[in-house]
Amino acid sequence: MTVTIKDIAKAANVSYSTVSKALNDSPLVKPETKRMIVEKANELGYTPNFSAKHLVTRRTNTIGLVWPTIERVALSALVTRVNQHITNSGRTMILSINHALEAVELFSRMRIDGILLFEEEIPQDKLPNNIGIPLLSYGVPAIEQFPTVGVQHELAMELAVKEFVEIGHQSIAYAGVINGTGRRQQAKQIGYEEAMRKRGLKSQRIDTRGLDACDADSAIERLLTEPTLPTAIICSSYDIAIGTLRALRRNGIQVPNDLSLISYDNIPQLAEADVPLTAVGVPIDKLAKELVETLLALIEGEQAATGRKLTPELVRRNSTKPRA
Amino acid sequence: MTVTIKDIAKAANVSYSTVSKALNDSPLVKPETKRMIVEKANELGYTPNFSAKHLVTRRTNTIGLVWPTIERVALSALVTRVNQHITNSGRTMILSINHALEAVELFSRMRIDGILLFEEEIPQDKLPNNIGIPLLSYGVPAIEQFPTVGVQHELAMELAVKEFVEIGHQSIAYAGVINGTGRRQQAKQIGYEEAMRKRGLKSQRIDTRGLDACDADSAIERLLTEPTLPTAIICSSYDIAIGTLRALRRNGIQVPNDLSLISYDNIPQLAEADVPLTAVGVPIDKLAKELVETLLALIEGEQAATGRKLTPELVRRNSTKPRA
DNA sequence: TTGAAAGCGCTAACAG
DNA sequence: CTGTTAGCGCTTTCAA
Repeated sequence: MTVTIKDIAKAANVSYSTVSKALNDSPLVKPETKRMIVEKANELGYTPNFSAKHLVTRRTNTIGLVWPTIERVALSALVTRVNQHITNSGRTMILSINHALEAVELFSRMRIDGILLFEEEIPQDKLPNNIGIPLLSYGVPAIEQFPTVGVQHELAMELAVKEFVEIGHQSIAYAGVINGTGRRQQAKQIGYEEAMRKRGLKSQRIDTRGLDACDADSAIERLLTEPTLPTAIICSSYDIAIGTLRALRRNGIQVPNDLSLISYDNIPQLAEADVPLTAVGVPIDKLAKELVETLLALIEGEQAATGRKLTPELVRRNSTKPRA
Repeated sequence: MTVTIKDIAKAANVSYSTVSKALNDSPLVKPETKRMIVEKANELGYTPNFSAKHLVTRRTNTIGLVWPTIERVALSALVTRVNQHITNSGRTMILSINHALEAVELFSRMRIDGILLFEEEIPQDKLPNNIGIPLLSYGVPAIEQFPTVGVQHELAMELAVKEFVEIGHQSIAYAGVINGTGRRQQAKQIGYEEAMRKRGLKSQRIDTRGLDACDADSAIERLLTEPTLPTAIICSSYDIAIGTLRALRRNGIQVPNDLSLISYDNIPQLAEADVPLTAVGVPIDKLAKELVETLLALIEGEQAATGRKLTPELVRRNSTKPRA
């Protein structure tokens, strides 16, 4: 049997409501009594029962993160930051890597304070429409069912294309999942194509068919069988950039001398790639902060701040070079 | 206000205890009534309250995974598998990426059914000794405080050294964290050194000082300033191997022609590296299965099966070559 | 087959 | 300051 406040009450010769107050550091208990009770509690190895407490207070101080795809570097970095921000706010984050539907259902049953949804594949209208607790989605909403913190992906691509054009490139390809179902991916592709179109440039798609570094690697291998190569490539994510870099190097193509690269994402790891990568994206910490703050506001009942789109920034490193 | 079984009871004109039975598909309720109640529940958008249910049944069907370091590929793969096995057993996994102490404390307060601890840095005696729920640790126990599923790391290193020696190598280095605090890392290093010693070979340590691919990358760069190189390297993990491979390639050293590599870990990703990597380790699915099964047994109250150490296997791919 | 009632561990009025 | 008591939402005897 685990020890409850009643056990402590018995051991301390007080009523269990006094124990409750003492353990919650209520000013309604004499410091002396309080000290004595806390001591007894420690002696007995008391651990408060989360469920019982939750049931009566209706507060869990817990936020759930739905994150079905753990094996992606850029998202790992973001999740780590989000966890820090949540911890700093005095709350706790728990995480589910199950399918989004099941994860949301779980958190919803748990009645935790809020849900952060990192998932872009499923249409949001497949989610229960009334989950009872605030849910904030990250990415690109399919429909406006839930509040979303997004990124101006189109602008990110515009920045990348602009940068390349300004240093003389014309033949600029985009490496990523082409015409896929992921909405973040779609937005990037569209942004790229629009940026090219409005400059009268021909878009060139390199379909990686997947989001892992090795998917990009294979895609570049296929590209290299073509007669001509682009002079610049925009990679749709950190992992894609890493795979691209790897394949190019293996084939003796030097970045940035032979070919320039800009990656999407804005995480410190980009600086530590083989060739420090010029990149475009919302700084990860800004993103994490915005996500947490918005969700907390939602939890506090504020309706505001939804549908925001954060502004990406260009960070110049060493993977681009003017076209001679 | 969220809807409770009382609301359903009112809407269905039955007592709320009948609703409870109906929703739990009890045979004590007339099928007709049951159907009617379930229908009302759906109409009202009822979601069972996990805490309330838990409080009375004392079962959560939930297992918590403590996993403070999400940014490591081999562990991600393992976690994904563990989640699958837990799901298959009809339970749910939740995850915390907080510091192990806080995470264990959280899960302990939640009174979930069991804890899986993926953390090797902190001494286990820093953990509360009486957490009230079964905890299974993965790795190398510092002390025998908790049951552990481990790996025969020493044997893994023995296998790797043996393989190299059999194909003619003598100058075999080990790349990993040297004399670090992580117990899994320590065990590998010791295994390597023992395997070398007993063959009268001189051990050569390449200290990566960290566990990321880029740590390995830098370490290899440092190594390359030395006058002579080993002919073979054993890498202590997937990430280390990837970084090693990258640095070698960048410096024009071909694997396996100029230098042979064996990696620790046994995950499918190894086959997809630039050079498919020969590796040694417990197959990840076996590991995941063992972890989940052992924890479930512990939850069922069986004391058995603890302190097990799984046997690693050698998987030959293309990163080794006989020494001429 | 259904309902009434007790109680899981805890907090929060309210009374003393 | 401390104790009494009424629930939080649910399951589970026990009666009807």
